[in-house]
Amino acid sequence: MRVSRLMLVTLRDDPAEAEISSHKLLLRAGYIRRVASGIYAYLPLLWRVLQKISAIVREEMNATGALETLLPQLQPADLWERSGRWAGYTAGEGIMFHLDDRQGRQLGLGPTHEEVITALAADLLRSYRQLPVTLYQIQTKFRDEIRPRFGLMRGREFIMKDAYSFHGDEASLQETYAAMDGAYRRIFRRCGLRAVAVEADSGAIGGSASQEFMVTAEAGEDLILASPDGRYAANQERAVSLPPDPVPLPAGPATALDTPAKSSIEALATAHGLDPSQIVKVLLLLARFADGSVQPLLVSLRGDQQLNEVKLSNAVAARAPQGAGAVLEIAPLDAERCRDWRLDLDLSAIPFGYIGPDLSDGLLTHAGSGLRRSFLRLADPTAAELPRFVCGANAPDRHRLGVSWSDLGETPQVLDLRAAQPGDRCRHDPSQILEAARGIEVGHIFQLGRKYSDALEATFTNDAGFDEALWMGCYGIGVSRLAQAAVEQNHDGDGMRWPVAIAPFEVIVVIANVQESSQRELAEQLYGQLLDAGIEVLLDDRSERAGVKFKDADLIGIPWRLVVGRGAATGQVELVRRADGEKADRPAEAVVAELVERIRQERSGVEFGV
RNA sequence: CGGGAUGUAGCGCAGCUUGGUAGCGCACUUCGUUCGGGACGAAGGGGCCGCAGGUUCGAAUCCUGUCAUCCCGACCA
Repeated sequence: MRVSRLMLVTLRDDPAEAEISSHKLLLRAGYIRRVASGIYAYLPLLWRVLQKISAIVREEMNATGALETLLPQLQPADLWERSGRWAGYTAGEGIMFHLDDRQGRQLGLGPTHEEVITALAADLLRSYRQLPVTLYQIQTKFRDEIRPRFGLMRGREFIMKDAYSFHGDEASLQETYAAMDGAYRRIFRRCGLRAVAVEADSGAIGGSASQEFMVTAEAGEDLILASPDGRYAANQERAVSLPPDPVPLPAGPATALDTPAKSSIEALATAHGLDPSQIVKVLLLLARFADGSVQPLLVSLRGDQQLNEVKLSNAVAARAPQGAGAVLEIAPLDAERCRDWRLDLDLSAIPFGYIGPDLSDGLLTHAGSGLRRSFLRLADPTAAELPRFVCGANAPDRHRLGVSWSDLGETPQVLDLRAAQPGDRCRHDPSQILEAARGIEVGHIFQLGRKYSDALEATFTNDAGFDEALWMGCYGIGVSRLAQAAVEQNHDGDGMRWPVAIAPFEVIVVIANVQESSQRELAEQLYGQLLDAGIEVLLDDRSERAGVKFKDADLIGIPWRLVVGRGAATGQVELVRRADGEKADRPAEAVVAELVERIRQERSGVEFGV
């Protein structure tokens, strides 16, 4: 391809709308243009990248025996009503674009395809003899994100590879899940990306085991906690660790403590010579469900620990009354919340800053309609395992010293609710200390179990002749996000540095001065030879000055640059590697063979441990 | 949705406080010189100043409304 025919439009200044490097570079280098918030045109250079990524994904999926398919993007509402997700995905903060057709039927624009694929499976999969089977597609997804940002990182329209597997039993599901894990590691390695697999929360999709694949980059939206030995890595939402040992409280009888104006853990600890690990802090929160009801929560944590809201939300969801629906929001109880959620609560009766785990349900008796009349009482083990501790006395300016859980009556339900922190000891090996890194989630694999097959009555006949629900897995890769993550992980002050495996072109031949016929002729000759050798090559034949072409070549990030310039007359050319700027003069007659050999090796991707 | 900011030429910005009919750099067109790291000179084209009302003799500038975009939180590939 000749650069003069490439419709290459590069920008010298960073566009004001972009914040992170990869987004700025995609715009500046002419890879994308914004059409609306979170909606982008993929220009020819990016489209080549996306096709290369897709080809790698396709090869690895096919290698696992998965079948490529293409499912509709317009999906009928009734399918989603059967899985129980229509309301949640369309009302309020729902992310599904939806519309009515001319007959007044409701349709949604697919944010994901569990419903469609499960309905198909119910239709097509009848016998255990057909199982297991995995279907996948590479297609545009639509999500009306609450806040689109960072270009392709969080778009409202994006390209995703999604795969769904169907099994007769859980062991088969686990086998395919492991095969997908392997395929994903190969995909990211072949794309030349440094990626890590981390344990993950399964979120709104549901299911049991789930693992995310993160491209490590400073601009990543997720926090990863990992052990240096490589044996443990998890999203912070899900991470577990050993908390520091608490400082024991000196023996003695339980006593009351006057603590005026000491409503924070820090103030209380400082004023009374306590360590935060000797205190139980109690958080008073409200959880709002899809049906509008509100559950008050009383969460006990050791004073030096932080709450993990994802763990809490999962715990609340698991304990939700029948029919309450999904947990929409968890927030501290305050005046603003009471007003917004129209709760008639007497806040002045609540001793904020002095709450103990045994705060009476009586405070809720006059509460408004949607509010449940008793607290859901939960405690993290760090708090529950303290034999004696300090806690609020449920009266202003009063705490209790040296109390135990038996003094407080009923013990709350105990489960892991604390946020693991960098610096914590690992559970698998206490000598390992968790380290933090940021990552961009580019893949996520789930063992869904039977959630969707139960809802959509997708059953098969087992070898004993009885019907049972299919076991399912689902597996996603953000293809367009992956392209941007590659830029985020591979760039410098001059521009992008594409790994050869996914670069839009592998080589750019730059004619330093197109006025010089010797340069033009040699460049054309090399260009032809590279094309013949099956190399994806650009020829910069524009009548620009050399400096402009070098800047553009660096910006668009082509891995190899072949400069035909002053040395052309004597048959010398310059070979430059974009990744590290290494330059070397080469005789023109030898350089094609050398490039072909190096590129052939690099096409398979970089060897990184995943 | 809550909090913050910004809309002026394709891109980056000034002008707005103190109203007088729009400017700079890059990009684009033509000519000349230059030619290995975003050249120089000359000449040119391109703007319902986001949109709609209002105030005024007169609005990019003041007022009201509205729309859009970006940033911080909840969502996710």
